[in-house]
Amino acid sequence: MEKNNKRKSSNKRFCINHHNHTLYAYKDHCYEVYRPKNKGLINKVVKAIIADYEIMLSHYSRVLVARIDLHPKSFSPTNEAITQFLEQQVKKLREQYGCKVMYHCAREQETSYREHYHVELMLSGHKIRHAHKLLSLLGIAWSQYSGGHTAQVHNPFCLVYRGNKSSLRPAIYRSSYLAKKHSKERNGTTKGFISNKYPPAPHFEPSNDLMLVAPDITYMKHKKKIDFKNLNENARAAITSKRHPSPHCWFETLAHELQFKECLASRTNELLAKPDNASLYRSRDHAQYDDHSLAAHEPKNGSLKIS
DNA sequence: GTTCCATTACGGTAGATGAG
DNA sequence: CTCATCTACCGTAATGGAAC
Repeated sequence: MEKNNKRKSSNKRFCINHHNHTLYAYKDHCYEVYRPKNKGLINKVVKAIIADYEIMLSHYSRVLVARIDLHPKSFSPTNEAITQFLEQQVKKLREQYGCKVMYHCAREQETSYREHYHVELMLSGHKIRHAHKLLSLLGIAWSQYSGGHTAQVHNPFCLVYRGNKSSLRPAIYRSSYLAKKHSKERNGTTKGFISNKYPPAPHFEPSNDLMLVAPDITYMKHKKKIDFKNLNENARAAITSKRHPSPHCWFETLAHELQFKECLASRTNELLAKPDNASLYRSRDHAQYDDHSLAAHEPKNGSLKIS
C-alpha cells in the first residue's frame, strides 16, 4: 500500500491537458504537440519527427519509441562526439535486433556550462517490446564512451501502431518536446537537432497519412468507447478495475500487456478503407472481410474484450 | 524468508506476401 | 515455383514486487 503511494507521488506522468499542448497540422490531421512556456517549437523539427514516425511505421506495423537523456562529462562546441556515439549505437542495435534503428537527438544548454542531449530511439516493435534493457545498455555505453552520465526519464518508452492515432498522440506529443526553441539558443551555429534518415518502405504513399491515421481503427476505437458507455455499471467496473497505470510506459492507462492485447484487437492491418491500399496491408485474418456484407471495421468476435 | 503473481523480454513458428 | 522477409500470435523463463 505504502509503496504504491510512494510510486504514485514520485512518478509524475506526462499528461496532455488544456494548458500544455497546442495543435500541429500534418497532412490531413492535427496532433497535440508540446507547448513550451516561451518561444514555441521549431516547425521544421516537428515536421521531421512526425515524418520519421511515418517512415518507421511504413516499415513496421509496431514501433517502439524510447527516450533517454545523455549528459557529457565536458562541454563540446560541436556535435561530433554525440553523432559518432549515436551512429555507433545504431549500428550495434541494428545488428542486435535485426531491424532499422532511427534516432532523434536534441542538443540543449540552458544555465549549465555544458550541453546535454535528449535522445529518442525508434526500433521495430516486433523485435523489442520493452526498453529497459536497451536503455540500461545505452547508458553504460554512454558513460564508457564519454565519461558522462545518463538521466533515465520517467516512463521512458511507448509502442505505437500503424494507423492507430490514439497510440501516436502521446508519442508525438512527447517527441515534440525535442523541437522546443527554448534552451537551444546557446548552441550557436551547432545544430540543435540531429537524426539519421531512412527511406520509407517502397509501398509508402506520401500523399496520404494512412501510416498515422487509419479510418477503420479510429472507427473501432470510437465504437469501443460507445460500447463501453452503453455497458451497465457492473460490467464497466469490471473493466476499469483492471486498468492501472504502468510504472514504466508513458501515458498508459492499461497495464502493458493489457494495452498490448487491446492494440492487437484493433491492430493496424485493418487498413482497408481505401481500396488502393487494401492489398498493401492485408493479413491472413483479413480474408473474412473480403465479403463486404460484413463491415471491414467490425470486430471479429462481436464485442471486444479488454482483457 | 518464502511463495505467489504480474510483468518483462524475448524465442519460436505458421502463414501471408513479394521478389526473382 | 522457391526463397526471403514480415507479421501475428503463442509460449515461457526470468525478474521483481507484494503478500504472507
